[in-house]
Amino acid sequence: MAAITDIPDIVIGRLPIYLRALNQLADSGQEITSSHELGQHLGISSAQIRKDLSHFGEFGKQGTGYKIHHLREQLKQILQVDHEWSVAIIGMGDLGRAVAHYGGFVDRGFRIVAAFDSDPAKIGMDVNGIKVMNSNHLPEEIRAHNIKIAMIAVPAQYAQGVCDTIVSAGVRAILNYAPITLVVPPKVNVQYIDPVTHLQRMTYYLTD
Amino acid sequence: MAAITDIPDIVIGRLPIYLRALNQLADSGQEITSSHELGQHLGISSAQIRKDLSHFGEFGKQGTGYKIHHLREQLKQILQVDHEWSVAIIGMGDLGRAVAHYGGFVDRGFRIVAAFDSDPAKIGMDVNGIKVMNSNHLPEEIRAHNIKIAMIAVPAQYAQGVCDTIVSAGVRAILNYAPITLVVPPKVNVQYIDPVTHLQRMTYYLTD
DNA sequence: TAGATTGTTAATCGATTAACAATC
DNA sequence: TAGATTGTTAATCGATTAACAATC
Repeated sequence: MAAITDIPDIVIGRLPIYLRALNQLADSGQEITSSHELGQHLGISSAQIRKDLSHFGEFGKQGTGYKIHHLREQLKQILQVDHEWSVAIIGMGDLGRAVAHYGGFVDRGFRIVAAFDSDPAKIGMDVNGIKVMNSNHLPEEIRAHNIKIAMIAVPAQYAQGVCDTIVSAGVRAILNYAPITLVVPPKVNVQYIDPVTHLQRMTYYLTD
Repeated sequence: MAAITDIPDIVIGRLPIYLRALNQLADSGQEITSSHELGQHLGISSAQIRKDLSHFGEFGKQGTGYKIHHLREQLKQILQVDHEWSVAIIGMGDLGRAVAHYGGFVDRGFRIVAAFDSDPAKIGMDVNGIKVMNSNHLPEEIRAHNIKIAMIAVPAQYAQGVCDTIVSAGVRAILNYAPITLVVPPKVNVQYIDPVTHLQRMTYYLTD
């Protein structure tokens, strides 16, 4: 029936890491790698890498390993980043502007096509070639561009409201930079970027 | 013997999330919560929350739940963010400056005390009250301030070099914004912030 | 051929959950 | 007291790893 059997999300979460490592190897001019080499580089067992990949097909050759370019293209296809996604960003404070200026999206499958803020002083500004629009126009703009992915970079107290608005307008994947947990319907995916949680996870181990 | 038995890292990783949720509840004026309420809010089972907390002690009261303020203080102590850590940031591009301007560090246990860049045009600049220093001076500045935590926001090709330098100078926890995997000695902890890996994890599910 | 590495199976390991006695 | 919720145990569930036949 379903071509894709139910693959654990934890496996899906590692694929972008593999993809990033493959990009790094490709940049260094290498053409072939092995599960062992990849694993060493990432601090992951070679068995795990082979097992993860085996969910999707057979990408290597016994005795040889994996052609980096080929595996990379396969992973891009699996993750659906073999084509470009339009992304909106809401909130043009320091963080939002930094994200809008970040050059690392395009060659990895994403293009920021719309930016929003509610501050009249920011509306109309040009940020990295994108004109900042009034947040009031979020629903129609998201629908007009058929945007499915958005990044939220507004202050914490406004994040849930923005979230509700864009979800109503059809957004199905949200990268949330505000340090709060968002409540969303089951079909919407949320990922969080909160540097402080990462720092706090490390201080636990800093017995000094 | 050891007061702290070996607690799974996956549990440690959830504590900052619990702490963040408690802050959110406290901000809304609530004084008491339960594992059930917290779990609903976070999309985690109540059993897991109780199990996680039980590694560290007993913080609740049967029939009542948890006093938010008390549990929060306990978690801060466990994570060692009941005091403030000095943090360095290396790389004053768009992202580094945005991070330096971010106001959310201080009340959660961190203070940026030093900023570095190698670009002469940026050295000497004042960013959010911090004077940008020459990256050449990283080792002595890190030692002088006894800095154990650093954030790397330099272009990918320089990240490993910066990493080696600061690790030699005593840094033991690194938050890496560059989209590459860093190689570090076992005693050094690295966490990664790469928005693209989060986005790619979500596009897998965007069957549209 | 000999050496290397894959893909996969079965075993191990660890994490999550269900359930409940304890007790506020 | 009755109701609620903790902390903890035991069972379940799922993920990782070790090992190896297949084969390049």
